[in-house]
Amino acid sequence: MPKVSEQHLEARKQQIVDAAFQCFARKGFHPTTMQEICAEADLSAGAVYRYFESKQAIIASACDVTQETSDQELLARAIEAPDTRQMLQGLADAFFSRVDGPDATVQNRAILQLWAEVAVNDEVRGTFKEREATIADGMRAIVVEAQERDDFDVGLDSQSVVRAMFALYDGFRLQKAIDPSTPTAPYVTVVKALLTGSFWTGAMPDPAKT
Amino acid sequence: MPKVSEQHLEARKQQIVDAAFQCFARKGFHPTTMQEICAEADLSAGAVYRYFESKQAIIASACDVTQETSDQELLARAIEAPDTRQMLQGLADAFFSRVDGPDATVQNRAILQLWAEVAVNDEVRGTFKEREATIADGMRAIVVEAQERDDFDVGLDSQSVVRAMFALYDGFRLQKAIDPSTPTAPYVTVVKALLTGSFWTGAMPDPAKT
Amino acid sequence: MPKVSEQHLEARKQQIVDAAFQCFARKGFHPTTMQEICAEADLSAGAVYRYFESKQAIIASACDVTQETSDQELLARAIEAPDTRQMLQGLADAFFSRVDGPDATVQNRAILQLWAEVAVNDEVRGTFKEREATIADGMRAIVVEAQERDDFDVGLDSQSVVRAMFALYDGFRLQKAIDPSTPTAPYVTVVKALLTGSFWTGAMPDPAKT
Amino acid sequence: MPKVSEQHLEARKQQIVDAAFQCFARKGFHPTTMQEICAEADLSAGAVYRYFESKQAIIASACDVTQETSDQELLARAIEAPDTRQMLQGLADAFFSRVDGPDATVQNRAILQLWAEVAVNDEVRGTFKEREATIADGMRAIVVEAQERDDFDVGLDSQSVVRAMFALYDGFRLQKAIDPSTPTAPYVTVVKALLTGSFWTGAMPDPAKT
DNA sequence: GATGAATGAGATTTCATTCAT
DNA sequence: GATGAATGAAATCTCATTCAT
Repeated sequence: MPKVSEQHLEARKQQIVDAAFQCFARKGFHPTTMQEICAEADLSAGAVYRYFESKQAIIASACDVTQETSDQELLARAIEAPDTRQMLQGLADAFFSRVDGPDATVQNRAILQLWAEVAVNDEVRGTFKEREATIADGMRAIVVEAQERDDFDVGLDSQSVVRAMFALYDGFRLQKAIDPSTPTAPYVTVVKALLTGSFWTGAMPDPAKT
Repeated sequence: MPKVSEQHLEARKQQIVDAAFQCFARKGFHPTTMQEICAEADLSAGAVYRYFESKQAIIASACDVTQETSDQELLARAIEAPDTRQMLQGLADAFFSRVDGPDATVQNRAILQLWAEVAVNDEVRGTFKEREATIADGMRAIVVEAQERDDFDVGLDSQSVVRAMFALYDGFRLQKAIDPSTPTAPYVTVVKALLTGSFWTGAMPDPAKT
Repeated sequence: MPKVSEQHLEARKQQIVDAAFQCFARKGFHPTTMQEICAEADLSAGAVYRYFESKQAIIASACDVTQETSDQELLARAIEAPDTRQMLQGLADAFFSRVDGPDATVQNRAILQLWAEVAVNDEVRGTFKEREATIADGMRAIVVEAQERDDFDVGLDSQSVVRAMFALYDGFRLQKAIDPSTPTAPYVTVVKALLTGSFWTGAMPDPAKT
Repeated sequence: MPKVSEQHLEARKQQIVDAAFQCFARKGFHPTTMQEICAEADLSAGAVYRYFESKQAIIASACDVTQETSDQELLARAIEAPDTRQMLQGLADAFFSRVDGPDATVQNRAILQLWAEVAVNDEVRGTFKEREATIADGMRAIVVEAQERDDFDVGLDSQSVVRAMFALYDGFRLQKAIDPSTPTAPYVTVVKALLTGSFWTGAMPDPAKT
C-alpha cells in the first residue's frame, strides 16, 4: 500500500516536472505561470500544490532534473578505452550525442534558463556547483592520466583543461539553443581535432624560445 | 538646443540602462521590478517611462548594450599580427581580459540572463544573432586565412572552428559567472595551447589509416 | 440495528466536534481548516463530510455544544438554598468552578470565538440568544424572589441585575482566556461581596436626598 | 513637503483602518476579504498595499485603534471627584456612555472580534495586554484609595476588584453587541448600586460568624 | 463506509504602467 | 519635465468540498 502510494507520488512529481520543463524551455522560469504548468501537466492548481510546495520548488526540481542522467556512466565507459585518443573521441561522441535528437532543443534551451537561474539563485547554484564538481573531478582524473601518459602537455593546469572541455560542450549547447539547425557533426570533428592534436597543422614554436 | 536635449536624453537612457543592468545581473530580467530599476537609477517611475516605453524596452536595450564595445576592433587589431600563432594569442588575451576586472562578474552574470532571454524572446534573439553573425564573419575570415596558410587543418569546417572558439570563450564566462574566483590565466594558457598545437603532445595517428 | 447505527453516528459526530473544538480554541473558527479538524479527529475528509454537511455545520455544532451542560441544573440546585446569600454564594461557586480545571482554557478561548461568531453570524446568534434567554429567565426568577424577600433593592430592573451577574461571569472568562494564570478565588470573593452587600463599607447616601 | 506627505500617509492609513473596522464589525476579521476593505475604503488593492504590508497588519492596526481613546482621561477626570461614590458614578457614566450612540454597535461588535483574535494571535494579545495593564493600574490606584478611605472592604484583593469592574463593563458590551436594543440606563443603575452599597438591602451576616 | 487525491473558485499580494499635480 | 500615488490585471497559493476507488 505504501508502495503504490509512493510510486504514484513519484509519478505525479515527474509528470509535473516534465510539464514544467517544457514550459520553462519555452518561456523561461519566471514568465511561466503556474496555470501554464498546470495546463501542461493536465492537473488542477490544487493538485500541483499537493506535490510541490511552491513554484520555486518546481524550478529547483526542474533544475535538479536537468541532465541528472549519468554523466558518471559516460566517464566510466570512456575510461575503458585503450588509449587517450579513443577515449576522447568516445567522450565527445557520447556528450555531443545529447545535443541532438528529439527533445534536445527543449533541453538546450532549458539549460540556458538553468544557467541564468544559477547566476541569481543561491539554492540552485549550490546544487549546480555540487553536481558540476562531481563530473569535473571525474574528468580531471582522466586529464591527469592523459598527462601522465604524456598525451597532454604536462605543463597545463588540469583543472583548466577540464574547464576547456566543459566550455566546448556548454558553448555549443548555447549555440544549439539559439539556432537548433546548427550542425553538430563538423563541430564535433573540430573538438576532436583540438583535443587530439590534429587541429594545428602549422609550424611549432622554436622550443629554444619562450 | 536640440543637441543638448538629445545629449540629455541619451545620458538619461544610459543611466537607466546601467541601473537596469546592475539589477538584471543581480536578480535576472523578470524578477527585477521597475521599482528596483527606478531606485537604482535614482529616478521616479514616471521619469523612467519618459525614456523607455516599457520594461521590455529596457530589457532589449540592456541586451543591446552587452559587449556592444568593439569586438570588431579586437579582430581588426588581431589581423595585423605577423603570424597565426601570434594573432591567436593576441585575440585570446584581448577577449579574456574582459572576463576579469571590475564589473566583470556583473557582466558575466548579465550575459547568462541574456542567453536565457535569447532562448525565449524572438526580438532579443534577432538582435543577438545579428551581432553574433557579424563577429562570426570576422572570425571566419581569420580562420580561413589560417587554413590557407596551412596553420589550421584545411579539412575542418571553418564555421565550426569559429564556433569552437566562441565556445571556449562563452563556456568560460559561464564558469566565471558561477564562480567568480575561477582563475583566468591558466585557462587562457590551455586555450592558446589548444589552438596553436601545443596541447596534444602524444603520438599522432598513423596517417595511413582512416 | 438502527440504534447501534445511531450511537455510532452520535459518537462520530462528537469525536469530530471535540476535535474541531480544540482547533477552534487554538486558531479561531475561520483560520481553522477542515484538514486540521480531520487530522485532530483522526479521520479522513470524506469521513468528516459523511457526518457534517459543511464546515459551517461543524461551527454551528461546536457553538451549540458550548456549555450545553446544565446551567439549568445549577439554577435548580441553587434555588434550594435556605436564604439569598447562601444561594448566591452557591451559584457563584458553581459557575466559577468551570473557569478553572483541565480544559478550561480551551473552553474559555472557544467562548471568545463563539462570541465573535455570534456578532456576525445570524444562525449562531439565534441559537445563542435562545439559550441565553432560558438561563436568563431562570436567573431572573431568582432575582425577583430576592427582591421580594427585600434582599435586593426592589428599585432595580431585574433584567439588568441578571445582566450584571452574567457580566461578572463572562467578563472574567474573557480575562481567563487572555491570561489563564489569573487567580479565580479572590475574584469570586469580590463577586460574592458585591452581590451580598459586603463590598461597600463606606457611608450610605443621605436617604433624604436624591 | 514631508509634512504634507506624512499627513497624507496618516490620513490614508486612517481611512483604510476605518473602512476595515466597519467590515470587521460586520463579518469578522477573517471572513472579511481585502476586496471588501478596498471597496469600503474606496481604494484599489494596490493603493491599500502601499499603506499596509498585509491584511494581518490591517487587523493589528484595527485592534490597536479600538478604544485607543482616552481611558486615561476618564480616569484622570474621575479622580477629581470629592468622594468615592461620586467618583464611581462618574466613571460608570463615562464608560457606559460609550456603549450607546452612533457607531457604538460597530464598536461593540468589533470588540468581540478583537477578543477572539486576542485568544488566538500572539502579537495582538501582546498589544492588548499592555493596554489593559495601563488602565488596570489606573483603576487599581482608585480602588486602593477607596479601600484606604474605608469605602471598599479592605479585605478584598484590589486587583480582583478591578477585574470585576472590567467585567461589568466588558460583559455588558458583549450583551449590547449581541442585542443592540439592550437598554443601558437600568444596567448602569445596577452597576452603581453594586459598587456603592445600595444593591443588597437584606440582612448582613452576623459579624460574629465566618 | 472510508479514503485521500483532485478540483477550482476565490483569497491575498505584486507590479508594470498611468496621470494628476 | 518630474513625481509618486493610484490602478487593476494577473500571479501565486489555499482550502472547502467531491467522488472514484
